[in-house]
Amino acid sequence: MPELPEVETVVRSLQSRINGYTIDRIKIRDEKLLRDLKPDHLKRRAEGKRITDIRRRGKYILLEVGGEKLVVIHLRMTGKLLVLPSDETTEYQRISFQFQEGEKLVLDNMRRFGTLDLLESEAEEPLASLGLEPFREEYRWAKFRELFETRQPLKLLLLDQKKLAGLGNIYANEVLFRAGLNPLLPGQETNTAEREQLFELIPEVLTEAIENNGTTIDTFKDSAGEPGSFQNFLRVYNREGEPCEECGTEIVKEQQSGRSTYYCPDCQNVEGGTFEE
DNA sequence: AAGCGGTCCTGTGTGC
DNA sequence: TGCACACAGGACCGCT
Repeated sequence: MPELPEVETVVRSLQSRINGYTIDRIKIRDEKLLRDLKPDHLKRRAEGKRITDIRRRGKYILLEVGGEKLVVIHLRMTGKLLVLPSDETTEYQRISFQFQEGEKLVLDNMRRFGTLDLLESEAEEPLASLGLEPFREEYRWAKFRELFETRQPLKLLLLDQKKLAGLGNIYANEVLFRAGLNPLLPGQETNTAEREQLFELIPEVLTEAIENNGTTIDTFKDSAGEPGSFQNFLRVYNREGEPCEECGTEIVKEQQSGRSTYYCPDCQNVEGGTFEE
């Protein structure tokens, strides 16, 4: 479910709703999401503390607690963070934070892939090894162009969080369509112009998606339970067999490393870097 | 050493 | 209708 735009949407909705709230009690229904973290440890370090900031790094949500500790949440495929009245709950509530102010934050996750960690800083794993962050100062052409020095196919390269933080399957497909590049093309076979195209397009597509509050294919909701609308602007993802909006050719779906890749065989040919009329 | 495939979960949609 | 199987926004782990 959530890629950078969806996570950003959740973070923004949390900022306006729970920033400054004080955590009264943490309830853990499913310890699996905590992995090695002991429930008591989490409670001891976070209960009674204020949420002093809410940020995003890649697809991770960072709750700053008491001005220092970070509760780091990853939603994986089906996770949601919902702000609900204290007396409400959801079918897949795994962990909840009850606030003194009278609402609660629910980590809801149907498939139990999500995670919650407690860190001292962003310098710790798993945040430490994340790659370039598209809207940060560090996102520079000099670094970006180097990411392509690999035999990895373009789409897998874009999905690699150690290279670039935030893209998932939907946006990797969409960015490659807009760039007119074949998802199967090895990174090292792209030229400078093509890399430049991607450098520009990635923040552009992500910005559009954020402006639309993300993409809701099935389950994605922000913290108020509102879906996004960028699914209405997808050009290839989830559109197998439909005509390409540029040329009318049927969109193709193909497995790449076990994940679905969608592309227009005509607009995204191996040599082609740009659309032709 | 990079890069691929399997695995973790649970629900939904499809085809027989 | 019922059952089996494929597939789903992600990322870690282990093998080659």
